[in-house]
Amino acid sequence: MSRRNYIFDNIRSVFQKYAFQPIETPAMENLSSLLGKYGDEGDKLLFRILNSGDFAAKIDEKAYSEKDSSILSGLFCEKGLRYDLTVPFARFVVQNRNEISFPFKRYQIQPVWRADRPQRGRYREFYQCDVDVIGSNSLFNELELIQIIDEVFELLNLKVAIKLNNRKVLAGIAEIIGHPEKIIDITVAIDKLDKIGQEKVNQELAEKGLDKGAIDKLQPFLLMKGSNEEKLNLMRKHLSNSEVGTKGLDELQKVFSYLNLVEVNVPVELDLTLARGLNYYTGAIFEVKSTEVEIGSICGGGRYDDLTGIFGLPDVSGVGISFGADRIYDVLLQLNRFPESARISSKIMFVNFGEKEAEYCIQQLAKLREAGISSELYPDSAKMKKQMSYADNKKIPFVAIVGENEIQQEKINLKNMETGEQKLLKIDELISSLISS
RNA sequence: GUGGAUGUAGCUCAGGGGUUAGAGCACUGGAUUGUGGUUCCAGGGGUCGUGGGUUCAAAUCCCAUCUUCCACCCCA
Repeated sequence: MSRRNYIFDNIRSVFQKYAFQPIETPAMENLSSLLGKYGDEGDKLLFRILNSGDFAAKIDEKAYSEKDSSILSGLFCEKGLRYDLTVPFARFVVQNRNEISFPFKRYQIQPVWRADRPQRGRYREFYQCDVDVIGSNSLFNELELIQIIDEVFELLNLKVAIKLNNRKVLAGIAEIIGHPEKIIDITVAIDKLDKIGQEKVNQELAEKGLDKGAIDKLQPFLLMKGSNEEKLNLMRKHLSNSEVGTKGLDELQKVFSYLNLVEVNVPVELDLTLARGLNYYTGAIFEVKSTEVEIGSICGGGRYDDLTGIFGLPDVSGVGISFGADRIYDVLLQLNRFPESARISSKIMFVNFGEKEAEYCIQQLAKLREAGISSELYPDSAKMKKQMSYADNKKIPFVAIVGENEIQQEKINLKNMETGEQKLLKIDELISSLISS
């Protein structure tokens, strides 16, 4: 838990530095708010909550006899657990539109749930740390998100790479090859390029009903190599007949030109095969991967032009990213990058010799805590050996041994657990020595 | 949703129809009545995931069920 807080604290500190406001929303949402936002797969992965009361009585025999799960679950369940933080946030924004002044910058650190089969790097419940700006079209927001990613992973001491793409460019590609309606199938397939290879991607596209001509036209996009600038220039030519594609390229170019104004250490790569599964993205899309551990993406996001529209507030554009705290945890653990300080432990422990001695220690303890020193008294008068082992296991660097003799002299026997060295000190000497050590 | 594993001591795992189920680590006590990490000695702890079946006999074989894990799909 203290390790998880280490992640949250670092992320939160960056969010606050960039002036985002914290909010929280309930774990439950109406299913109608959730369904259809995450694609067909996403709908299947929603946890549904059984209605209270005698829900079965209201179902007619016909619905039962047809045994259609999707219809029945709609009758049994009206609520579900949130699948991400972005959609509930959009709902929140619409409901509180009168209290919010736009553009609204918020962050949110809460768990989300997916009814998936858990496996490595994939959990049924996991924490997301979202930052979003809603009510602003400026690509300056995209830049800030990249800066946030850069700072967070620098604080966490992790090497990552940011991949950037734009849904409009993908739409442009779909348009140019003559299948704008197949954009989702196309993006899902090409997203797998570096995983399954060119051939299998083409095979999958053919299965989705793309003709050979269209697949051939797609190949130059899949194979495109070079620097970000080279790719952009090449794309300009390929997409010159697509209005939306050209718009996407303009946006990408703008973000890259903003990036030149500031110092960002994380590499930002234009990746035309980056698609991301969520349906609601319309502009920039981001994905962050660890370059040290193979675990899928540890942060991702993008721009959504009309997420609030479905809740009754049209024409409000937002952009945001989400850090996957649990995957970041796995990466830190695997690389052994959690600092010692992420384990909260006291600096000094008082040995408990019995009621009388403990009473004296309680008073000294109060003085240490007053001075801001994290300290504790072993609560029971257990055997010395047990108390020392406890301090040792918890890696407490100092132990105070205060028995009858010490109390008489009004001193404290301070033992350095690393060197084994002991010295008798007065309480203020003890405090100053602990502060300076 | 599809396919494959797994479940034995607090933890990591061995065993594989036949007396009393094992190891390492952890824990407790002692060598050391106020001194941890190393060492040595001793000890406690298990309805062998749950329910059923086969058998003279089941932790072991069979069936079902649940858990956890892995791959696919998809994703943070």
